[in-house]
Amino acid sequence: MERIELEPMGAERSGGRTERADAAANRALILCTAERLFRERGVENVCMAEIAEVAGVGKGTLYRRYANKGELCLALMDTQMTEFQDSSLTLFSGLTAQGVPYLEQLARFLRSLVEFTDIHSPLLVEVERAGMIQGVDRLNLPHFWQYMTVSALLRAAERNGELAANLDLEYLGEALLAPLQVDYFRFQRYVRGYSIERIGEGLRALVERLGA
Amino acid sequence: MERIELEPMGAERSGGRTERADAAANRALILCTAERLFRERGVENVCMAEIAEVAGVGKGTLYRRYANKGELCLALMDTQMTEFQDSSLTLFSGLTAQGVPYLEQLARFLRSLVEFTDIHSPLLVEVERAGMIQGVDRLNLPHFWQYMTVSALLRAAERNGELAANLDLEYLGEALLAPLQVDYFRFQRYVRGYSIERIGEGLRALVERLGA
DNA sequence: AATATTAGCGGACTATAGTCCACTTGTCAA
DNA sequence: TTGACAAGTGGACTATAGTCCGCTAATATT
Repeated sequence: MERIELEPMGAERSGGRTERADAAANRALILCTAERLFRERGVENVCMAEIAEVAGVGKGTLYRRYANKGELCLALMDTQMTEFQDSSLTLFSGLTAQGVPYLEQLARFLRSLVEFTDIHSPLLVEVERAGMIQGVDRLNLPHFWQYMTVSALLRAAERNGELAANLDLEYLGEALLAPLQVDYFRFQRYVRGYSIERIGEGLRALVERLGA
Repeated sequence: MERIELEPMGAERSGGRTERADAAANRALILCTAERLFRERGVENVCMAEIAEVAGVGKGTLYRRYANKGELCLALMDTQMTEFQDSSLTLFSGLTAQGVPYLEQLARFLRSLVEFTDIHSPLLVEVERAGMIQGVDRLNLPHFWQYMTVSALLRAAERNGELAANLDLEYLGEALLAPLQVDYFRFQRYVRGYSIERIGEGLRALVERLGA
């Protein structure tokens, strides 16, 4: 498994020249302002216009950098997502070396994903909403790498003879991640009242049933 | 299993007296107008203001009947949802009488739910979106009865000794329905390009793995 | 250093959901 | 029949996301 590039709008542009100095300063200012406002008053209670105003830039400037609130939120999570990804990969290497089955690794990955989703759900809500709004064709970055990880583990488990026969692994990866869609996840947490542990255990049970 | 009341804002009010005649006429007019506009131009391209305007009523009137676009869409699906529910229940009685295992019934139910979701996804998108917007506390009617059905079948399967031990049935019901959340479902259909058959089979495989 | 190129900027503008409230009218009870 | 009042109505208003486009100025080229 390989690290997935998580910085679609990072400072080093794919296109060509480096970011202009004033633009870089504004980017930092915007991120910093957004982070503060979100922390003080909650993500859902802060609108884009306000972020621009408090940061002292025009709305056009804000939207040039971040095409919507979701992208901005994604940028704020960037570091933590990368760290989560890296630490997961490191962990897996270790577990594989110890001979821990891939299905077990999958169960643990899902469990830590439950925690990640819980912690970042306010930002993730915006990311998903934006992904939806831009039409179904735009993919959602967090989901993308989560899917890559899950499906890689499923394939490894199959190669390793841990899985029951005739499973549609490609679809299965999606089905296992479906309960982690943020809106649904929040419903389970705050309406159903399920704890993180219960959700993690439920997913573990499902994963275990896939065994031969 | 019992039929679930699907008409939260039907003509016969739970509270008391009958709907005023002029209001009833407007309700019909609104539904009829919305149905036509949605059919002609697509649900997502028709806004509430336009429906009110074309129907010749004020926005206030429209919103008094349907607190948001989701409720309006739900009202438009009302008949079909009821029919789907009734025919599912009838079908189950027959299958149970024939001795078809409950897990098999569950797999078939999910399969028909996949079709239902696919057909009504444009309206369901609005229903779910509205459910989300009104805060996590408002429950989503279609999901509610779907969950009732799934969890009843799971419990029946358990009583009947069809299930593996120590499963968290309550959670499992949610997990099985998660891939049918409309936004996620559309992602699978139109981005991943999965067919209805493939999704149905995927869910069937998952259900079958729950067996003892 | 002068100039051209083009990224960057800002804020007015549109679109849409949904709220509010003063006004109107149907319904029921006397 | 009539009057009270709850139900119903309409449209102005707010809030917010996101677009557009003419102006400005940083950077590259000469």
